[in-house]
Amino acid sequence: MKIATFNINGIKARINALPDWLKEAEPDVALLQEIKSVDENFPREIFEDMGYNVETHGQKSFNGVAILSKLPLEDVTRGLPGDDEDEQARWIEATVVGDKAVRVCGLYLPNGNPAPGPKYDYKLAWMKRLKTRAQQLLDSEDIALMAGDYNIIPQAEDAKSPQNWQEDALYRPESRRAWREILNLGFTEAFRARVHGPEHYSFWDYQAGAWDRNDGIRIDHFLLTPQCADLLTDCQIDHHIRGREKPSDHVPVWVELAA
DNA sequence: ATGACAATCAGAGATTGA
Repeated sequence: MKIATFNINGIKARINALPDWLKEAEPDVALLQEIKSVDENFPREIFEDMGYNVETHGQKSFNGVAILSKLPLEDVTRGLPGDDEDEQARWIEATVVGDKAVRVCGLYLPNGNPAPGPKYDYKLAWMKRLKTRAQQLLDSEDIALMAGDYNIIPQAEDAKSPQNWQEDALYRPESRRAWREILNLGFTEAFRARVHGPEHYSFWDYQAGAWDRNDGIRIDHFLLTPQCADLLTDCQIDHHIRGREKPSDHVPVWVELAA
Protein backbone atom coordinates (compact mmCIF):
# COMPACT_ATOMS: atom_id res chain seq x y z
CA MET A 1 0.00 0.00 0.00
CA LYS A 2 1.44 3.32 -1.11
CA ILE A 3 0.39 6.29 1.04
CA ALA A 4 1.40 9.86 0.17
CA THR A 5 1.10 13.27 1.77
CA PHE A 6 0.98 16.44 -0.31
CA ASN A 7 0.35 20.05 0.70
CA ILE A 8 -1.16 21.23 -2.58
CA ASN A 9 -1.54 24.92 -1.64
CA GLY A 10 -5.03 25.28 -3.08
CA ILE A 11 -7.08 22.74 -5.04
CA LYS A 12 -8.16 25.30 -7.64
CA ALA A 13 -4.56 26.26 -8.36
CA ARG A 14 -3.47 22.61 -8.54
CA ILE A 15 -6.35 21.37 -10.67
CA ASN A 16 -3.91 20.06 -13.30
CA ALA A 17 -0.73 19.39 -11.33
CA LEU A 18 -2.45 17.16 -8.76
CA PRO A 19 -4.14 14.76 -11.20
CA ASP A 20 -0.93 14.65 -13.27
CA TRP A 21 1.08 13.56 -10.24
CA LEU A 22 -1.58 11.04 -9.15
CA LYS A 23 -1.47 9.38 -12.58
CA GLU A 24 2.30 9.09 -12.42
CA ALA A 25 2.83 8.17 -8.78
CA GLU A 26 -0.32 6.04 -8.43
CA PRO A 27 -0.62 6.25 -4.64
CA ASP A 28 -3.34 4.10 -3.11
CA VAL A 29 -3.94 6.88 -0.59
CA ALA A 30 -3.16 10.60 -0.81
CA LEU A 31 -3.45 12.83 2.25
CA LEU A 32 -3.89 16.40 1.08
CA GLN A 33 -3.37 19.65 2.97
CA GLU A 34 -4.30 23.25 2.23
CA ILE A 35 -7.14 22.41 -0.12
CA LYS A 36 -8.35 25.99 0.60
CA SER A 37 -11.89 25.01 -0.30
CA VAL A 38 -15.17 24.28 1.37
CA ASP A 39 -16.37 20.68 1.02
CA GLU A 40 -19.12 21.59 -1.49
CA ASN A 41 -16.64 23.21 -3.89
CA PHE A 42 -14.01 20.46 -3.84
CA PRO A 43 -13.89 18.98 -7.37
CA ARG A 44 -14.41 15.43 -6.14
CA GLU A 45 -15.62 14.06 -9.50
CA ILE A 46 -12.18 14.54 -11.03
CA PHE A 47 -10.70 12.17 -8.47
CA GLU A 48 -13.66 9.80 -8.32
CA ASP A 49 -13.31 9.35 -12.08
CA MET A 50 -9.71 8.29 -11.40
CA GLY A 51 -10.93 5.62 -8.98
CA TYR A 52 -10.49 7.46 -5.70
CA ASN A 53 -12.86 7.67 -2.78
CA VAL A 54 -12.88 11.28 -1.57
CA GLU A 55 -13.27 12.55 1.99
CA THR A 56 -12.78 16.24 2.72
CA HIS A 57 -12.64 18.49 5.75
CA GLY A 58 -12.57 21.95 4.25
CA GLN A 59 -13.10 25.58 5.14
CA LYS A 60 -13.30 28.82 3.21
CA SER A 61 -10.06 30.31 1.86
CA PHE A 62 -7.57 28.67 4.20
CA ASN A 63 -6.42 25.33 5.55
CA GLY A 64 -8.53 22.28 4.71
CA VAL A 65 -7.48 18.63 4.50
CA ALA A 66 -8.65 15.66 2.45
CA ILE A 67 -8.12 11.96 1.88
CA LEU A 68 -8.14 10.34 -1.55
CA SER A 69 -8.14 6.54 -1.47
CA LYS A 70 -8.50 3.81 -4.07
CA LEU A 71 -9.23 1.42 -1.21
CA PRO A 72 -12.38 1.63 0.91
CA LEU A 73 -12.40 4.15 3.77
CA GLU A 74 -14.16 3.47 7.05
CA ASP A 75 -14.76 5.37 10.29
CA VAL A 76 -13.91 8.82 8.92
CA THR A 77 -13.57 11.52 11.58
CA ARG A 78 -12.86 15.21 11.18
CA GLY A 79 -11.10 17.67 13.48
CA LEU A 80 -8.36 17.12 16.08
CA PRO A 81 -9.99 16.36 19.45
CA GLY A 82 -9.34 18.48 22.50
CA ASP A 83 -10.76 21.94 21.70
CA ASP A 84 -14.38 22.43 20.70
CA GLU A 85 -13.65 26.11 19.99
CA ASP A 86 -11.09 25.31 17.27
CA GLU A 87 -12.72 25.90 13.88
CA GLN A 88 -9.64 25.50 11.71
CA ALA A 89 -9.81 22.46 9.40
CA ARG A 90 -6.47 20.76 9.97
CA TRP A 91 -7.15 17.09 10.78
CA ILE A 92 -8.91 14.12 9.20
CA GLU A 93 -8.73 10.40 9.98
CA ALA A 94 -9.94 7.22 8.32
CA THR A 95 -9.28 3.51 8.26
CA VAL A 96 -7.99 2.24 4.92
CA VAL A 97 -9.09 -1.32 4.26
CA GLY A 98 -6.37 -3.11 2.30
CA ASP A 99 -4.76 -6.49 2.96
CA LYS A 100 -4.51 -5.07 6.45
CA ALA A 101 -6.46 -2.20 8.00
CA VAL A 102 -4.40 0.99 8.37
CA ARG A 103 -5.57 3.97 10.42
CA VAL A 104 -4.39 7.10 8.60
CA CYS A 105 -4.42 10.61 10.08
CA GLY A 106 -3.87 13.57 7.74
CA LEU A 107 -2.75 16.78 9.40
CA TYR A 108 -1.90 20.38 8.64
CA LEU A 109 -0.08 21.64 11.71
CA PRO A 110 -0.27 25.40 12.32
CA ASN A 111 2.59 27.50 10.94
CA GLY A 112 2.89 29.52 14.16
CA ASN A 113 4.55 32.68 12.84
CA PRO A 114 5.13 35.26 14.05
CA ALA A 115 6.75 33.84 17.16
CA PRO A 116 6.29 34.65 19.93
CA GLY A 117 2.63 35.64 19.78
CA PRO A 118 -0.90 34.23 19.71
CA LYS A 119 -0.34 32.24 16.51
CA TYR A 120 2.67 30.58 18.09
CA ASP A 121 0.67 29.83 21.24
CA TYR A 122 -1.96 28.18 19.02
CA LYS A 123 0.70 26.06 17.33
CA LEU A 124 2.08 24.76 20.62
CA ALA A 125 -1.42 24.16 22.03
CA TRP A 126 -2.33 22.24 18.86
CA MET A 127 0.79 20.10 19.25
CA LYS A 128 -0.22 19.30 22.82
CA ARG A 129 -3.57 18.04 21.51
CA LEU A 130 -1.73 16.11 18.80
CA LYS A 131 0.39 14.41 21.46
CA THR A 132 -2.76 13.24 23.23
CA ARG A 133 -4.17 11.73 20.03
CA ALA A 134 -0.76 10.24 19.23
CA GLN A 135 -0.64 8.42 22.58
CA GLN A 136 -4.11 7.02 21.92
CA LEU A 137 -2.93 5.62 18.60
CA LEU A 138 0.01 3.93 20.31
CA ASP A 139 -2.23 2.53 23.04
CA SER A 140 -4.53 1.04 20.40
CA GLU A 141 -1.61 -1.02 19.03
CA ASP A 142 -3.21 -0.56 15.62
CA ILE A 143 -1.33 -0.19 12.36
CA ALA A 144 -1.54 3.59 12.23
CA LEU A 145 0.25 6.67 10.92
CA MET A 146 0.04 10.44 11.18
CA ALA A 147 1.24 12.28 8.08
CA GLY A 148 1.10 15.74 6.64
CA ASP A 149 2.56 19.21 6.76
CA TYR A 150 3.96 19.38 10.29
CA ASN A 151 5.50 22.83 9.79
CA ILE A 152 8.47 21.54 11.81
CA ILE A 153 12.11 21.44 10.71
CA PRO A 154 13.30 18.59 12.95
CA GLN A 155 17.07 19.13 12.75
CA ALA A 156 19.67 21.44 11.22
CA GLU A 157 20.30 18.94 8.43
CA ASP A 158 16.66 19.40 7.36
CA ALA A 159 17.32 22.97 6.15
CA LYS A 160 19.76 24.31 3.58
CA SER A 161 20.34 27.40 5.73
CA PRO A 162 19.37 26.54 9.32
CA GLN A 163 20.83 29.83 10.55
CA ASN A 164 18.02 31.62 8.71
CA TRP A 165 15.37 29.75 10.72
CA GLN A 166 16.63 30.19 14.29
CA GLU A 167 13.82 32.55 15.33
CA ASP A 168 11.17 30.99 13.09
CA ALA A 169 8.19 29.06 14.47
CA LEU A 170 9.20 26.11 12.26
CA TYR A 171 12.57 25.70 13.97
CA ARG A 172 12.44 27.38 17.41
CA PRO A 173 13.55 25.13 20.26
CA GLU A 174 10.03 24.91 21.75
CA SER A 175 8.65 23.71 18.40
CA ARG A 176 11.30 21.05 17.94
CA ARG A 177 10.98 19.96 21.55
CA ALA A 178 7.21 19.48 21.10
CA TRP A 179 7.92 17.46 17.93
CA ARG A 180 10.40 15.24 19.81
CA GLU A 181 7.94 14.78 22.67
CA ILE A 182 5.55 13.18 20.19
CA LEU A 183 8.23 11.25 18.29
CA ASN A 184 9.67 9.92 21.54
CA LEU A 185 6.36 8.43 22.62
CA GLY A 186 7.45 5.62 20.32
CA PHE A 187 6.87 6.63 16.70
CA THR A 188 9.12 5.95 13.73
CA GLU A 189 9.81 8.94 11.47
CA ALA A 190 9.58 7.10 8.17
CA PHE A 191 11.93 9.21 6.05
CA ARG A 192 14.79 9.18 8.56
CA ALA A 193 14.30 5.45 9.07
CA ARG A 194 15.19 5.01 5.41
CA VAL A 195 17.40 7.94 4.34
CA HIS A 196 20.21 9.76 6.16
CA GLY A 197 22.14 12.92 5.48
CA PRO A 198 21.44 16.51 4.37
CA GLU A 199 19.80 18.05 1.30
CA HIS A 200 16.49 16.23 1.46
CA TYR A 201 13.71 18.81 1.41
CA SER A 202 9.94 18.89 0.90
CA PHE A 203 9.34 22.67 0.65
CA TRP A 204 10.98 25.46 -1.30
CA ASP A 205 9.75 29.04 -1.02
CA TYR A 206 8.38 30.61 -4.21
CA GLN A 207 10.57 33.65 -3.58
CA ALA A 208 14.16 34.48 -4.39
CA GLY A 209 14.79 31.43 -6.57
CA ALA A 210 14.76 29.05 -3.62
CA TRP A 211 14.12 25.98 -5.82
CA ASP A 212 16.91 26.89 -8.26
CA ARG A 213 19.32 27.25 -5.35
CA ASN A 214 17.91 24.14 -3.58
CA ASP A 215 17.29 26.37 -0.56
CA GLY A 216 14.66 24.11 0.97
CA ILE A 217 13.39 22.68 4.24
CA ARG A 218 11.98 19.27 5.19
CA ILE A 219 8.67 19.84 6.98
CA ASP A 220 6.32 17.15 5.59
CA HIS A 221 6.58 13.98 7.63
CA PHE A 222 5.24 10.53 8.39
CA LEU A 223 5.08 9.22 11.95
CA LEU A 224 4.37 5.48 12.19
CA THR A 225 3.22 3.42 15.15
CA PRO A 226 5.46 0.38 15.84
CA GLN A 227 2.93 -1.94 14.22
CA CYS A 228 2.99 0.28 11.14
CA ALA A 229 6.78 0.66 11.14
CA ASP A 230 7.05 -3.15 10.96
CA LEU A 231 5.49 -2.90 7.50
CA LEU A 232 7.59 -0.01 6.12
CA THR A 233 9.43 -0.95 2.94
CA ASP A 234 10.16 2.48 1.41
CA CYS A 235 9.85 6.25 1.92
CA GLN A 236 10.73 8.86 -0.69
CA ILE A 237 10.25 12.52 -1.55
CA ASP A 238 9.00 13.32 -5.07
CA HIS A 239 11.18 16.43 -5.21
CA HIS A 240 11.10 16.66 -9.03
CA ILE A 241 7.46 17.79 -8.83
CA ARG A 242 8.68 21.19 -7.60
CA GLY A 243 10.22 21.87 -11.02
CA ARG A 244 6.96 21.35 -12.90
CA GLU A 245 4.59 23.90 -14.38
CA LYS A 246 2.63 25.82 -11.74
CA PRO A 247 3.82 23.77 -8.78
CA SER A 248 2.83 23.85 -5.13
CA ASP A 249 5.60 25.10 -2.86
CA HIS A 250 5.53 21.65 -1.22
CA VAL A 251 6.18 18.31 -2.94
CA PRO A 252 4.68 14.87 -2.21
CA VAL A 253 6.27 12.50 0.29
CA TRP A 254 5.24 8.84 0.36
CA VAL A 255 5.65 5.55 2.14
CA GLU A 256 5.23 2.00 0.90
CA LEU A 257 3.76 -0.40 3.45
CA ALA A 258 3.45 -4.19 3.23
CA ALA A 259 -0.24 -3.84 4.01
C1' DA B 1 16.09 47.24 5.81
C1' DT B 2 12.85 45.72 2.62
C1' DG B 3 10.74 42.85 -0.64
C1' DA B 4 10.61 39.12 -3.24
C1' DC B 5 6.19 34.94 -4.61
C1' DA B 6 1.73 32.71 -4.64
C1' DA B 7 -3.13 31.95 -3.34
C1' DT B 8 -7.71 33.56 -1.76
C1' DC B 9 -11.62 36.57 -1.91
C1' DA B 10 -13.13 39.95 -4.43
C1' DG B 11 -13.17 42.69 -7.89
C1' DA B 12 -8.11 46.46 -4.93
C1' DG B 13 -5.36 45.22 -1.83
C1' DA B 14 -5.23 42.97 2.70
C1' DT B 15 -4.27 38.49 4.68
C1' DT B 16 -1.91 34.25 5.03
C1' DG B 17 1.71 31.37 4.30
C1' DA B 18 6.93 29.44 5.65
